[in-house]
Amino acid sequence: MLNEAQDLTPRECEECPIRHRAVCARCDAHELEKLDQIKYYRSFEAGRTLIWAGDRMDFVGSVVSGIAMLTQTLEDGRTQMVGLLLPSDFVGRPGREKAAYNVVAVSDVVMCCFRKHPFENMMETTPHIGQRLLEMTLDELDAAREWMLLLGRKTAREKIASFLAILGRRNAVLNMSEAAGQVVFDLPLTREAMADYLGLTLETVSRQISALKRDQVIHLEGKRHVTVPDFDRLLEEAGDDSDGGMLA
Amino acid sequence: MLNEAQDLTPRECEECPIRHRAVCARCDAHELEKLDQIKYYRSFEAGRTLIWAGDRMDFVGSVVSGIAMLTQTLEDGRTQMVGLLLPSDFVGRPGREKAAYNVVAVSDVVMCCFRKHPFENMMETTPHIGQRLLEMTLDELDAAREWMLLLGRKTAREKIASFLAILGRRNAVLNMSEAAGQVVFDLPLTREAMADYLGLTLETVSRQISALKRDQVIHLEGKRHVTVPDFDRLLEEAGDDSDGGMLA
DNA sequence: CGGTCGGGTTGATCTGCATCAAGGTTTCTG
DNA sequence: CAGAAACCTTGATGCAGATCAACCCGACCG
Repeated sequence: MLNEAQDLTPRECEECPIRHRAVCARCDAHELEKLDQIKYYRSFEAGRTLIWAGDRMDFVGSVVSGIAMLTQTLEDGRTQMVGLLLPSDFVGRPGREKAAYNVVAVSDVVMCCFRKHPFENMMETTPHIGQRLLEMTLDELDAAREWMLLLGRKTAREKIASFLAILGRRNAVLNMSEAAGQVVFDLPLTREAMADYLGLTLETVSRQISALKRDQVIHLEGKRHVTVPDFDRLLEEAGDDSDGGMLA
Repeated sequence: MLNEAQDLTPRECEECPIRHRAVCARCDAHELEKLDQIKYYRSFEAGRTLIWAGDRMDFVGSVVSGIAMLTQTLEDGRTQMVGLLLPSDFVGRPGREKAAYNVVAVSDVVMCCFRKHPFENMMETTPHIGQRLLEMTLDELDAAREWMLLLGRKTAREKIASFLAILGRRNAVLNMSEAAGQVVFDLPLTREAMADYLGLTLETVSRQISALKRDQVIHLEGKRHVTVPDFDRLLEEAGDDSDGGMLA
């Protein structure tokens, strides 16, 4: 269905859902106005490739709504996801001509795009933007490094548990720790996309999810709806270092 | 031997070997002077752990000479290297209280340390520092993502070949492509450290190096000195996507 | 309503790398 | 110079996860 109807595109920055978390988070009214002049919105439907690795990039931007993934491929087709883009995440690299990764919409996606050259110029003159971008990039680097540990050293079961824990933690924050550690969420990815994220095959993903279900670590309703009865149990399965993730 | 004699510590920024590549690369004479007031040098001998994950950090800084590694561990001891720090690379994260990773000296290391709070203050007022740090962080993020592809999807042989290719490329730049694609360098890491970098066991590293030697992809003199007779051949073995690495 | 297609599960089998084990070489040290 | 301690290599064996294959289910469509 082509319902471009249900439109999540914000009208103005003030009512933008990512206003206070994206690159523009620290901008004041004046700066926002300047950004406004070089920005435009684009929507993409689920499954679309927004950007192909190697393509010329004439914009950078923020994910406003939806989920996208960053992927890299070997020429024989082996694929690795190297980033999962959620609302407020930044796409593109100022100063770079060509895209380094494929960007694929997992769900329908709305992006707030900035024309690249004007944006680069603004970065020179507006420290707030660069500062925020530095913060966000450092966070992504931390995430990438945690992912390296997962890819290099964790077992299939631990990988799946870690992935579920990440999703769960994100949702726990939103749903404000509902009733006694019970955590509920939907898997945003297909088994194949999960496999590409975790460095596994889709069969192994499927098997390990079944195993976690069999062992009562999670409950499944349908193929996507997950309930975690005991989050600490899940964290143990993830094999993570003790405390389970400080936020700065 | 405790030869603290052969001292690589620079006297002043002007004669500092990393002056034009480190965080301070874009600073002018005035800014450099301010940095000078909050900096001090420290030396560490090979094998020393400079920083333990979880420790309070009261400084950030740059590697001046030597090589260090960033590692993460699971509580059962499995270790993954998540970064390799070469001269000019930055250590620590402004705004963060506690170290997120272990930092271990691979060779003897000299660091140029900045007291953390004054440095953070300077970042607020001196855009040149933040700009350069952003650039460097983006580069590291790219490297981390390339590493994710390697960890998640490459075979042991491809991993070793990729690692050798990275070392070789770095040296090719320095030695200015000596005679017809012949590339020569020393391995800076033990087999165990390579294993931790590549997500393998040290036995597998050893075997794959032997195999590449047997197949004439490389020559070995002793255990560390490598000659690559045909660099393109090595790149093929690395399985990398065609062109083999654009620099921006 | 039957056909197809994307997504998911499960079984059987194979294999690349881990694991366990032994021995070699070099450097340091008493 | 003997002994220990790093570091490295090579062999034998086992197993986690890949591969190959069959089938299920729900959504969509003519």
